[in-house]
Amino acid sequence: MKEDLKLDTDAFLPLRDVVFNTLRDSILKGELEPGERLMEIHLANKLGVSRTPIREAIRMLEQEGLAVTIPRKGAQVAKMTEKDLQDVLEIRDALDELAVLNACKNMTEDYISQLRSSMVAFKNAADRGNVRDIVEADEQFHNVIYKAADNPKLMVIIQNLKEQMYRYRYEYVKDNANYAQILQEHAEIIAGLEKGDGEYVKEIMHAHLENQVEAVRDVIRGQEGSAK
Amino acid sequence: MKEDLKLDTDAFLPLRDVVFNTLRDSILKGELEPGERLMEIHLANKLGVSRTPIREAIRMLEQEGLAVTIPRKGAQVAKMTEKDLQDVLEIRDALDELAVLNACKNMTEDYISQLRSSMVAFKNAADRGNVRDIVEADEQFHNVIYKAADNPKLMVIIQNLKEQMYRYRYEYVKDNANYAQILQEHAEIIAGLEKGDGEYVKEIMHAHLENQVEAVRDVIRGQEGSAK
DNA sequence: TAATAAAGTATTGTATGGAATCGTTTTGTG
DNA sequence: CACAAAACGATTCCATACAATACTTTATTA
Repeated sequence: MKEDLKLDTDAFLPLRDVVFNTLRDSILKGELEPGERLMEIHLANKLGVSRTPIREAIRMLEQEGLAVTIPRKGAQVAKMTEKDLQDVLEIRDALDELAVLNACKNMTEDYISQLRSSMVAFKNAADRGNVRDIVEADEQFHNVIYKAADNPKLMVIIQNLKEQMYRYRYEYVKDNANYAQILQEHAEIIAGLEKGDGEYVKEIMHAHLENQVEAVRDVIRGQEGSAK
Repeated sequence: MKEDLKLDTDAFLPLRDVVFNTLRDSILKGELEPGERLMEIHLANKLGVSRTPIREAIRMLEQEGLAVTIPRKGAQVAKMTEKDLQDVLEIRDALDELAVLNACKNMTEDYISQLRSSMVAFKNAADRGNVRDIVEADEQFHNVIYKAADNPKLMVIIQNLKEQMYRYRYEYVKDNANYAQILQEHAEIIAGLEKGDGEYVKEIMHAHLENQVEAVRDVIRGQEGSAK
């Protein structure tokens, strides 16, 4: 385990939530590695709290799919095979189609301009070559669409699916040295949304995700080949 | 609250899991009503356990979307508006499309025969007019498809979505006095799966769900009209 | 020596007590 | 009487102690 987890004792949130957020972030960042055991006393000491909130946080991680627990043997960070990843991506594809179709129906001037500014942010970040900002801007773009889809449950599910492939979020922009294509696709999506052409926008979205799928797949392949 | 929740202390499962299952079932059956508070000591006494496993079970229900908790004010059974229901159905529609398309790719003789026997069970139940068995058989039919889709994560999500509309599961067969249509659609789905005609089977599936949507919608409308 | 039993340690599971917080009722004051 | 303040009760939240279980190491026996 990568030393010092620290609570960003943000708040007046219940400790369990703070612990939950902390552990989730650690898992997503890879500080807690897949397969690593989540031992209560250990974590409790590291975070300076008792076992109780740790246990509750673990129950939450469990339901989120980020941890797996075997009764009386404890929890560990969930592992993911390539098949798992592919399954997740498949679902995301289906749900992103739904999201963009709904977004298309609900499109407003305001959303369009939000999408445009996300594109600008993307372009700026790409010009500066700042991968972190690029990913951020891309997320923002898609989040506008999710919001426009006006289906909170859908948003939660997609968010959760994204979480499960969070580790690979940089890879697909890293590999796509030319961001031109992504930008192009974003532009096309906006155009489609403006025209209200669901079918068109749906197709673009599929193609758009397909790139990501490819990139992630390559990374995994590499990992599974090298790692034991 | 409808008196005596009882633990079906099935097992050597951790108490939290037994409690979780018990509470979930109670919520799904409507014994714990939407909006009803889930108070720790209260439940602990009723189930004859301490507060600890209750709390952990509540954290799990929370992540499942069956309970909502406000920090320091406790948890309550999640309420659902018509909009929520519609959102859920929309997602199910998208995911059932994915499931049936994948099932189509993976179809085998064995699955086909499982589907056929589910249909027979459905027909028998329908002839006897046993609503409970009808629903059971219908579930079985669709579960075969989910299994054939070979995507465990998809299955979990769909299962969760179904949970959220569990209360209404009887309504749509109750309303559809003529089960002939359902049977007809099931038959068409099987035919499509045998031919491996994804597009066709996809369309049937959408239509098939649409009936359910209508029935559920009617029920909700009635409720929201009457109830406060 | 190999296999098995026994003892000891580490870790999870459950119960319980005390502190903090939220609501409600009661009291006090203009 | 109206309204603020204070006291009380209920409930969540967290910590901790004890019990049960799983794992590891040591000891015992064939």
